Amino acid sequence: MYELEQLIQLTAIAEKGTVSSAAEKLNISQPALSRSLQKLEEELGVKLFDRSKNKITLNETGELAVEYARKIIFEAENMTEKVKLFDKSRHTISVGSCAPGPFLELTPLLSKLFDGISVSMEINEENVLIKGLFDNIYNIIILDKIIENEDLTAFKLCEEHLLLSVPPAHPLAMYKSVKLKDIDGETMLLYSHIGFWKRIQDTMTKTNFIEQDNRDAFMELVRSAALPSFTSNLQIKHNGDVKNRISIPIEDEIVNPRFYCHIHKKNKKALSPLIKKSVNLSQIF
Amino acid sequence: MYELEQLIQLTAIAEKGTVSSAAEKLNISQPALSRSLQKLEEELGVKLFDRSKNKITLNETGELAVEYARKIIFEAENMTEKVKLFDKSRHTISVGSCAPGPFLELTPLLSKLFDGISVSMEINEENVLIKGLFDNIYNIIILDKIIENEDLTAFKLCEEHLLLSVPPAHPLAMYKSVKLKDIDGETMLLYSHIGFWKRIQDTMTKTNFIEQDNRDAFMELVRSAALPSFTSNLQIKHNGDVKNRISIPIEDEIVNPRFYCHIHKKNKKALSPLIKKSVNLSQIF
DNA sequence: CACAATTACGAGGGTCGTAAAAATG
DNA sequence: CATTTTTACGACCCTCGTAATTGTG
Repeated sequence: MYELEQLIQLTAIAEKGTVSSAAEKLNISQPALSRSLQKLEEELGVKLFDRSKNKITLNETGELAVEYARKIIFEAENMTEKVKLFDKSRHTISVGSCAPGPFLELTPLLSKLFDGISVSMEINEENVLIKGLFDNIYNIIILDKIIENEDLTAFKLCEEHLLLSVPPAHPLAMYKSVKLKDIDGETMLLYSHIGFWKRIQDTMTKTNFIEQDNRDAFMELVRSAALPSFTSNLQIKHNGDVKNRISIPIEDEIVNPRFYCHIHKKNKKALSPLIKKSVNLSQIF
Repeated sequence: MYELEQLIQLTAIAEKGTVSSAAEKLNISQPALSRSLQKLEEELGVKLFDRSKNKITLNETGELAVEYARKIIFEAENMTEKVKLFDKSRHTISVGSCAPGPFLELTPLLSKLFDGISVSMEINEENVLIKGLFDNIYNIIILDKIIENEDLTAFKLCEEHLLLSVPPAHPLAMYKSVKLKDIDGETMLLYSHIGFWKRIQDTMTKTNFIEQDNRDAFMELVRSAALPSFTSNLQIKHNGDVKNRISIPIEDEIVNPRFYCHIHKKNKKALSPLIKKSVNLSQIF
């Protein structure tokens, strides 16, 4: 049987027209290519070229062979691509969430529980997440509620408590807790990629939010500006306190959500270590 | 890029289940196959097998790769087949005729005029021949008439004259010529594969034909039996006289046909040597 | 202990590149 | 005379098979 490399050489000749230029393109010597093509003809038992002493051109049979060769090479490249893609999907857990906070909990958990697995994360809207879960685009989705569905399994991952973050000199700094309506009307710093937390802007209509979509830039602003901002128990747990900022609980139920993982029942077995661990953690909290 | 041989090895593993048995099937050693598969994995950058110390089994990615590999191997085999077939068709002239006689004229002519070309011959009915010519199943068809069609070119190939062949002792042996009706009522030897000559049986309804479909057996019968049979000028010209048989012309126009080659106009150029030669021959005859 | 897979290693074949030859416009 | 293809030839790489190793049922 001839080999793929020979088919590639054949198509190179078809493209370049001469053995020499094709050889150059293929980074081999002219004689090497000449011989290789002769061998292909020999293996097929068919003449593919019209040969005069210092010129070769594809004959009709050669033209046909080139067509087939292109197809086969395409199929081979397609195989490589699809196999790699499939392999990657086998080694990554794709997580979708309605908010960034739960990622802080889940990512280290997954890395610890599933060795050699990489995690891909995405924030999206609830309906997109649910559809993505059924379409196998996500292996896990995280919502602030439980979706009842016979094909799904849900379990509690964590709670997040939004905190008001202010400099010590700020008038609100001495409060033990606040309500959203108490702080509405301020000028606040707000990080953009916060998923469903965005709806807080609908509640705090009088507040002037200064948005920043770069995380590092946002943190820099928080450190240097005297303006209030939001943080949460999860942020502090995983990224630590910010110096010279005081965090004050916010009482409203809407900013103290519980997050639930949802998975397909068919993935229950594969993800069982996660479920077990999460249930344990929920009991501790 | 991996090579086709490696894909064949992969499918062999999928079929046989173990490296050893697959290696045996492929007529290579176990270590050679083992290494070759490792190399395939390396080139794909993907694990295809679950390996325990003395066992390897295809994993899901491997299963997928096998699917693709089978497809690619099939495509490659298909390419070989189709290219060979096409090449063969490029080097054979396919001739259809309503009778066998003209082949005796045409075959040596084609062999002489077209170097390296082989000739395939087939006897068939007129309407099948005409359809076959338009469908490119035949490059040349031979009929006992001229078909007028703007896409076709016709030229005379030869004439055939049916002769009565009898032993010298036969009552008809002294005749200079005969008519079909004079000889109707005899018992005659008849070779089966004679194309349109078969219609002679409709004219000679009183004759008892002893048919023989093996050419050698028929000739043996002619030599050894005292029964009359048919021959023709073309038979005698190319195969020589049969000893101890006398050939007598038959006057009826129906058994002295002229044969005309018909070709597609698009093939006129390629077949021009034949046309030229035939026209010359016609003038001689 | 038979059987399976992998590793080690030396031999051999095949393919490569350089050089040379032959031909063409 | 530059360009192109093919042949000749020696070097080297790569793959093969044998043998040894490790592990399993």
